Amino acid sequence: MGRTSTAKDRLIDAMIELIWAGSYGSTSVDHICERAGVKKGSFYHFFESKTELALAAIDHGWTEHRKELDQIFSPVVPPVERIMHCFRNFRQEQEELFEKHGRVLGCPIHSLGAEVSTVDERLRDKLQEILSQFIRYYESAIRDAQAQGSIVTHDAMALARIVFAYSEGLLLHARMWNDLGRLDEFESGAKIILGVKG
Amino acid sequence: MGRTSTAKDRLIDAMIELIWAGSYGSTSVDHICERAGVKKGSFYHFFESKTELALAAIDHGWTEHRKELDQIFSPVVPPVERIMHCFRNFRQEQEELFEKHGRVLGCPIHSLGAEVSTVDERLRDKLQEILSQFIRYYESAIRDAQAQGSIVTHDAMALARIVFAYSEGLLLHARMWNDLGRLDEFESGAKIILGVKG
DNA sequence: TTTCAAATTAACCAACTGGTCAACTTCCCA
DNA sequence: TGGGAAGTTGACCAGTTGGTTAATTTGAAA
Repeated sequence: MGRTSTAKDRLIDAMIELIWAGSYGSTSVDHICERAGVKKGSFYHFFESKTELALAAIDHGWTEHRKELDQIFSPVVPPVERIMHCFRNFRQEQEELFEKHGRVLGCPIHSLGAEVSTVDERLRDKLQEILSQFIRYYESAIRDAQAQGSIVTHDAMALARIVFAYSEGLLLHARMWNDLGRLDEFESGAKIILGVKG
Repeated sequence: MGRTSTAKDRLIDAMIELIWAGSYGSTSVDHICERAGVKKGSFYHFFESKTELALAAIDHGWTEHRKELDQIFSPVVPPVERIMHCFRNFRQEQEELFEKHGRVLGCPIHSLGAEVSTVDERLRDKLQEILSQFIRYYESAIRDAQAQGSIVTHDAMALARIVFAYSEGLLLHARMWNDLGRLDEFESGAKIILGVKG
């Protein structure tokens, strides 16, 4: 069976960190290897290319994040509360990243998507897929909220897209201004969009 | 006085096109020079560095765009109509880019900001400044709309930020999905956010 | 204890990166 | 018309890029 190794995981972790903190273009294979404590030969033993590692890293990050989202958007929780909890979670995550990196990093899927979607179609397809899945959390929460009459009755899909675009825009601004405070208006903004009653 | 040249402008135009169509990281000095039909020596005759050209290109692009915005957001036009007109203008601009590049390119300030804001602080500052200026168009239109009672009466600044974040999110999705259709919901989305009456 | 698949390593590669420079050409203006 | 400021050129640089290779070391399992 040969020997075992954690190098693959270390490479994935390093890739996620470096892309998130910087960008895809600013993240070189050498940087990744250095951060992971892995020699370049080993890199190419585990991954065919830089793109391939990025794909694996995105997959891994999303799989982890989905676990949290599945809890936050549990049908047991009141629907509007799900969305608010999600936003509070965003903020908390960004706070942790800020403590670690000294910077607000925003949403990596979004930032990466803006950068590579016209350049690398395999990455673009993967990011598309993740965003499509993400929006479904909002969609079903919104539908549930509408069913119980606690928000406005527009097309649920349309509302979900607005909330989603809004949250991504806000995260980008927080990144650009390196300002956690920008995330404070998350909940009040969502309430305005959704016309939350009471 | 020496001879004159259009090389500087050609470099700026090439930079804007290449960044918009791809990314900052994917745009090399060699590519820019080739596109502009300028030798590298000339490049560094006109600009101290790649960053400096990017700065000049962003400045130039924004100066041009402001001319349009000043017309669209003229106080003569009914305030809600200003915002709708702005969105229709976005869509039309993206259509033209699509015909030229075969791709929806989205907002270059936004895409560039997502990519470089943790990496190049001079670019980040410039992009911040532009976005700050942009949001003021929405803000004053919203205030005017509120004064004439045609939209909901929330804090104008907060509403402007929501509309702004929303529009940027939508433009990014259009870029990622290479789909002009995503921009169709611009106006209806803005009406939902702003609670447009009638 | 042997075996051999799997992991590691360092040296290597060509192409490309942003940037420099000194020589040369152009052509505006006095 | 000629002087000189401004623009052009191509050769050059050291460092970095993503990626390759063959030899070597390791350790899980038979």
